[in-house]
Amino acid sequence: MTKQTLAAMSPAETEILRIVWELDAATVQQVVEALPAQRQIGYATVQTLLRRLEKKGYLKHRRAGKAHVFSAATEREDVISRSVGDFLNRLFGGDPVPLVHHLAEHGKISQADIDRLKEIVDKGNTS
Amino acid sequence: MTKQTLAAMSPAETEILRIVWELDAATVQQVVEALPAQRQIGYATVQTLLRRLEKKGYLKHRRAGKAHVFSAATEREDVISRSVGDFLNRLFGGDPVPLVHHLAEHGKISQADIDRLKEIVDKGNTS
DNA sequence: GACACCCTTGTACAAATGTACAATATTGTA
DNA sequence: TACAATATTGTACATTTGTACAAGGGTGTC
Repeated sequence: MTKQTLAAMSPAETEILRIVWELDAATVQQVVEALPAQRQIGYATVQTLLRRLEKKGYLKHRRAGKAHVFSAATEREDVISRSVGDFLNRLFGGDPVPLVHHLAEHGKISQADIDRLKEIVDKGNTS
Repeated sequence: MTKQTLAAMSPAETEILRIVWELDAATVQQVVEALPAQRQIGYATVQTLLRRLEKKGYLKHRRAGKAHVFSAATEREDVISRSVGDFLNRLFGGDPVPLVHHLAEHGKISQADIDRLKEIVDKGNTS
C-alpha cells in the first residue's frame, strides 16, 4: 500500500468527487446536472474542479465523443477513510463516539439504523 | 436564532477551536501545549488562528496578566452541527448512515458504543 | 523605577481555493 | 465538407489559508 500520497482534496473538490462516485462515471455536463439544485455553481467551475481532481490523482478520464468522461482513479473506500479520519481528528480529537452520539441525538440515525449497525459490528467481531 | 452567519472555519482553525473547547479557556501557550505532539505548528501560527477565530466570531477573549485567555463565543453544539452537516453533505450527500456504517466496519465504534447509542435513541423516541 | 520576559499587534507572503472567461479544438449533421 | 454546437485548454484573479517574523507593550521582580 504505497499511495497515501494524494494531495488533500478541498471541500468543493470533495463535493464534486462524491458526485462522480455516485454516477460512477460522468461528463462535466452530468456532474453539473447531478448537483443539488440549491448549489449554484457554473459549468466552468465544475470543469476546473474535475481537472484538479484528476491532477491530484483522484480521477482519470477517457474521451467519449467530444467530451471527457471522468471516473474514479482510486479506491473510494480509501479516500473516505482518510477524509473521515481527518474530520474526526479535527473536530473530535479522533474519537468517533461523540460524532455518532451527535448523529443519534439529532435524529440523524434511527433505531433501525442502529440495529443494522449492531449486526455489522457483530459480524466483524467474529475474529 | 439569528446567527447562522458565522464565516466558515478552515480545517486548521477547526483543529484549534476544538482544543479551546477541550480546555474550556486557554492562552496561546496552553493551546500550543495541548496540541498533539506530532502536530508541528508554531506559537505564532496558533496565535494567528486564534485571532482569526475571534474575528470570525467563534471565540472571545479576556485579558489575564499579559496574556489573552480565549474561550468560546458560540454554542459548541451549534458549530458541531453545522460542521457535521457540511461534512455529511460533501462526502455522503447528506446521508449519515453510510458514515456510521463506515465507522462500524472499521472498528471505530464498538459493540458497547452502539448499545449506548441505542439507549440515546430510545430515550429520544419517547416523543 | 528599570528591566528582562513574555505577549500581542501589525504585517507578510507563497500556495491553495473558488469561480469563471476567452480562445481553440472536435464532431455530428446537413 | 463546411458549420453550428459543444468541449476542452489556457489563463486569470480575488480570497482564504497556513505559516511566521519583527517591533512594540504590559508586568512581575529586584
